Amino acid sequence: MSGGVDSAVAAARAVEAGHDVVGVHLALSRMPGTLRTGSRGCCTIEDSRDAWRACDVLGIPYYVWDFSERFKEDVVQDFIDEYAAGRTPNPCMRCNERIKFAALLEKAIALGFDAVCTGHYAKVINDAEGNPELHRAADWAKDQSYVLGVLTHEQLKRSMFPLADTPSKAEVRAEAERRGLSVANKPDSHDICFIPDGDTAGWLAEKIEMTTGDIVDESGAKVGEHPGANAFTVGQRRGLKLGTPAADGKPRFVLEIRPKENKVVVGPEALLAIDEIRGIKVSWAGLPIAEVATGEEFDCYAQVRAHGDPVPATARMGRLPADVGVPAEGQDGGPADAGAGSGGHGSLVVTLREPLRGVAPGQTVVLYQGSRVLGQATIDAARSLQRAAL
RNA sequence: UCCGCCCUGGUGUAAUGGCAGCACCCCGGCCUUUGGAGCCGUGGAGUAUAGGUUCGAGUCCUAUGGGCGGAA
Repeated sequence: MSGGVDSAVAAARAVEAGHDVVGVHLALSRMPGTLRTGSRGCCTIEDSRDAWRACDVLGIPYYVWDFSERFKEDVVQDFIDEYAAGRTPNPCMRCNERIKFAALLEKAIALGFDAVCTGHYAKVINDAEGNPELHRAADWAKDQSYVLGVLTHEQLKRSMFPLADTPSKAEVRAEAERRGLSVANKPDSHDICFIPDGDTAGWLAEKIEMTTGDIVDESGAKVGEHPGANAFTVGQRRGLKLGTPAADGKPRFVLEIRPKENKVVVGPEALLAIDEIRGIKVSWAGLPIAEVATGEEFDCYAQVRAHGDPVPATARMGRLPADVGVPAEGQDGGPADAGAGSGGHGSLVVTLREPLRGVAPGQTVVLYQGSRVLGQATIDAARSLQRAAL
């Protein structure tokens, strides 16, 4: 229990459904002062107290489990390493993958519990054979299935999301109020929990050695300087501090980070449009659909950020690591062709029927069919036909 | 060292002698369990310098400084 409304109501519903429920709060830092405080945090002392109070109201035991070491290694350090490599990680997904539905779940199972129940807005549906499928929550506006896309079949079998069918967050707050939970009106948490003031670039600057370098345009001409390429991300507009406007007077966006050259490439919005994504570290949320094993292409929707814009796409598994990317068409030499190697878990090629923007390596592409989450992959490369045509 | 053109926020540009506007940029807010994006703002910042004409000067005049262009 994070100390927020959602997990408190989820716990309440689990209790009401007749389950034997124990409230667990995760301690993710040994130094709570380094985490966010007040309304912005999700794992502060106050949050811990709020969770405790909720358990008290519900009449269930309350524990604090300390996963600060694993969190530090598996989430925080990974976050730093990814940025250091010029990619843009998604720490919330790493946390779900390695802490909430891994470390926490393992310990729970070892202690004799059957499942982890959270306040995520997502839904598990069991098919005829009892195999779990992950789906979007009823309220698509609050849906969090994206950040749960990393969950595997085994993890989903032991996951419960009681908020699945709730029509809105307002409903959850009202229910919390009715149940006498003091967190009913607590603000939503957001931003990265382990960066106290929300200044990601500033935080990174203390962990990664930053070297000033050039900001160049799509033709390679220098248009500015940056204090360290690692703090930027693809699709970013603000903070470039380019004194001179582009010839067309329109804003410029980060197109690409080149960590080896310590360069940040910027260009007009149009060049941000991505038509093909290559993913690595693929996983399936439940049993994979048939086309995965056969390597056939399948229709789906692709989503590359927690909220908004799933776009129609086709995807297929790369049969061999060498075989991915580079579909037969003429245009070559785009950014997608740089750096070949893929991880050990297969690779995925997603061809977008509508372009997506702000697609950064290190982020996650989640595939859907209707409301169902098929699976996900870490974005290794993104290809823009417009850029390739230059 | 004669003549002509030019100089407006950090940047690029508007303004019949009449409230210095727009865009980029920066800042703040909203949104959001990642990075970003987007939206909102009565937010920030400007007439190269010194004089003059005029009720009133970015605009006209003079000088100075700076930048271009004219095979002495």
